[in-house]
This record gives sequence, C-alpha cells and structure tokens, in this order.
Amino acid sequence: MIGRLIRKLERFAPLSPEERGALQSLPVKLSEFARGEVIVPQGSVQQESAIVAAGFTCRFKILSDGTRQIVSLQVPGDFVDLHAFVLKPIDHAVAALSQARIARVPHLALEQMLERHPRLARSLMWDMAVDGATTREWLAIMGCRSAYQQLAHLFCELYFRVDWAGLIEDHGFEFPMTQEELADACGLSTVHVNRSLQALRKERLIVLENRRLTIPQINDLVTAAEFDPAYLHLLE
Amino acid sequence: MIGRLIRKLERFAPLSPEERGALQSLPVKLSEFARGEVIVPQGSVQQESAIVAAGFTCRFKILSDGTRQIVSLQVPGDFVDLHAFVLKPIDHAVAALSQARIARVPHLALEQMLERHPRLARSLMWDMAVDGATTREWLAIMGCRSAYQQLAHLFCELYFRVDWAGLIEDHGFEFPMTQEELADACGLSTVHVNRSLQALRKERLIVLENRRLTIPQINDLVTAAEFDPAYLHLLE
DNA sequence: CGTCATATTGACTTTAGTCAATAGAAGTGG
DNA sequence: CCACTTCTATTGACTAAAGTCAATATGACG
Repeated sequence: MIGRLIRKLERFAPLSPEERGALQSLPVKLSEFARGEVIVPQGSVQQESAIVAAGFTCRFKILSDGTRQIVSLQVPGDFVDLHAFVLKPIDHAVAALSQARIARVPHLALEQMLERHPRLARSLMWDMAVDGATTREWLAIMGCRSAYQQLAHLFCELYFRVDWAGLIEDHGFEFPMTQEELADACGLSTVHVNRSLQALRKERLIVLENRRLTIPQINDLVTAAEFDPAYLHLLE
Repeated sequence: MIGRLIRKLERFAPLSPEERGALQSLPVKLSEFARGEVIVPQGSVQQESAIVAAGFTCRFKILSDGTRQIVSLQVPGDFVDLHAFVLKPIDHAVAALSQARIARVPHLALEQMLERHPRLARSLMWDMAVDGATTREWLAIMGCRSAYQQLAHLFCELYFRVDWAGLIEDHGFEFPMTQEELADACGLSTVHVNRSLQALRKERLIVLENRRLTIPQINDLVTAAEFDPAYLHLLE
C-alpha cells in the first residue's frame, strides 16, 4: 500500500533505501469507508493524513448556500490530504466515491520521519505541487471549456491516472461517480451533464454503463478534450 | 523584502532567530517588470523562484486553443512560484499585472537552507498549502457562483490580502487589472464583466476608477460575495 | 412489491457569450 | 502641442450555452 506511494514519489526523485524504509515503516491505520461516507469533515483539524489504498475519493467544498463543488479526485496511491499536515483547519471535506480502503498516517509520524530524512520533505512538496497543478488545470478547464469538453477532460485525466495505477482493464475501469457527482465536479447541472454524456456516447468516445467507464480509443477522447497529460507529471 | 515573507511564514509557526537569519540571508536578485511583461514562461524549467517585492502579478495558463485563464494573483510578500522548486517544468506562466519588483531566489539556495534548517520545510509546505487552498476556493466559486458574486469574491480576497500586506489606504488600493484580465480570471467574457461591474457600482459596493479600487464598506461586499476569509489563513 | 436513488426527457427561462459599433483614455511620434 | 494609433470601456442587439422545473423512466434493493 505504501509501496504505491513510494512508486509515485519516485516519479519526482529516486529514494535511498533508508528513505524507502522510513516510508514503509510509517505507522498506518487502515479503515474501510462505504460509498458516500465522509472521511474528513470540512473545517476540521486533522492529526493525520489519509492515503487511498483502494477505491476512489474526492475532496469537496460546501459553500454557504449549500451548493457543493468537488475540487479533486483521488485514485489508489494518492494522498488525499497531505496538506492537512500543515493546513489546520482544513478548507474542504473528503468523502468516499466508492467503497474505499483508507490508510491514515499520523502527522507526528510524518514529522519524525522528516526529522530523520529531511530530503523526503522535497518529495512531499512535489506531491503537493502536482496536486496544485491539477487543481489549476481544473480551474483553467472550467473557465475556458464547454461542458462537453470538461467531461471529456475529466475522463481523460482519470484514465491516465488509473492507468498509471495499473487498474485499467480492457480499456476501462470501475467508475463510481453518479451524474450528480460529475455535475458537482464540473460546476454544471445534472441535466446538462446527462445531455453532454449522451453527446460523448453518440460520438463513441465513451461507454459508461453499470458503473464502469470504457474509453475504446483514448486518443480520440484526448483529441476531443484537447487533453495534455503533462500536468500530471506521470513520467519523465 | 524578505521581511514580508518572514512575517507571512510566521502566520504558520514562529521561526527561530537562526531560521529568520537563514531566510534573511537568502541571495536574491531584484528586477523590475513592466505591466504585462512575462516573468516566467509556461512550460519552462526554472532554477529559481520569485517573490513579489512590489506590485501585482498573476499566474495564468494558455490553453491549446489560445484562451487564457488567470489562476491566481500575488500581492507583495507572496511567493509567485514556490512550487517551481520541485515542479519542473512548470504548468503555467507568470506575468506582471502592474509595474512590479521581483526578487528571485535560486533553488540551490533554498535547498541549502533546508539542509541546515529542515524545519523550514514545513513553513514552505504551509505556504504551498495556503496557495492550494486559494486555488480550491477559486474553483468552488467559479463552479457555483454568478459572475456578480465571482467578481465580488475576487475583490474581497484581494482587499483582505492587500490589507494584510499593509497597503490599504482610505478603503482602497491601486488596482491595475483591466476588465479583460478580470474576465480571464473569472472565466467570463469582457462584456459580461463590464455589466457585472456596473451592477456592483450601482449597489455602491465598489468604486473602480483610475486604476484604483475602493471598497467603501468591506462588510457589505463580504455579505454580497458570501465571502469567508478563513481559507486565506491570515490570522489565528 | 414498493421505495429510493439515479437517469432521462421535454419545455421553458436565465445567464452569459458574440458581434459590432462607439466612446474615452492613454500613449507616441512628429 | 497636436494628430494618430492603440488600448480599454461601454452599449445595443442578438445568439447560444447552460440552468430550472417537472414528469417519467429505470434500476437496485430490502
């Protein structure tokens, strides 16, 4: 489980055996969450950060008028709220989008790890930085693109990330989000999401049924979304 | 100049005299940029990060179809691209919104500082985390709010940040952004920005003339924007 | 079988975008 | 200092994208 995280952090810089060992020996508490369950409440002060071991999660904000905006998605191997290490209270909530297995690392343990292995701080900063780049990409897409392209972009991003996590089978993967959740992620209404999905289906760019998303020709979807995966920093 | 940064980082945690000294003795190169000048090109690999000493800057992304999205603003004391320390190449550009004085710190110097003062890494992580929280707030506002509220929210955020930097005079401050730039920041058209500004003016919530923004009653604008400054982490 | 969540559809409204013209304002070179 | 260009702001008329409301289907599940 931490192995996934190590593999991810090594996209930034190779780790020494000691550093890998320190990460491996982080004390983690594993727990299961049902789809829809809140993992971290908005505005709470966390003493631990969560890593996704299995399933999908999202970060979201509830605004004062009750509307919800999903601001990011996590796939297995992702830190859900590494920034909660330093950001207290936290400005958003976290919930499970599917049945999910979550590993929690106490901030105290992170602190001690960084004392012994200060260079790991840069790896964690990199993880936070990629996270920030992803949020910026979402912001840019939301500001500049049509609903159709926003959805296409979201599916492309997920496809690449899930693929990197080794979870693509037969051009597709388990995809738990409802149209309402897609709407909350893209800042759209459910009705408009529904119609935009139909357009994507008609173009045969996606197959979305039984909570499974298949993208027969990812290149076609990439073209439609004008998607450039550089911001994900998946590989050198 | 670095004093401003130190004051900001101490919002997270007090620094030891040695840590303050280390920050103070960071080698910085000062340079001036004219309004509109690009400070950091999109996709470039930077060997230094920039701090705003005077003036305003913005981060922005140019999408493949040429449209521009401004994804954040910086006021004096802000790191413009601290994440460029670990994120290479950088996913966005940086430009001056006004005449601006910029201090650049080599990444090598940051690296050496962190080796000697590893606890400073957490302060830098905090700076990155607040930055991330701000981007999330923009995303949520863009996804959930009307043009009128988006602009009101942006003005509130700027007012609080400029105020914290000690640059508010007579309820206002020098505000260099054109309506086109506001449109790029909010994901709107210039025409719609123009009309929304007129609505804000009619409500007497803002006075915007001669490149100066005055907010006679900040509380009224906060109410109109449903603005909550918590995400800025300005004070305990 | 009935209930609840989710998805789909139609009809209509609203917000925001586009295009185009005009008006100011600001700088620039002569 | 003035004529000229170039930004920037404003306005009107029209279009298009997306939201709202409401009804209906579909499907999972106890």
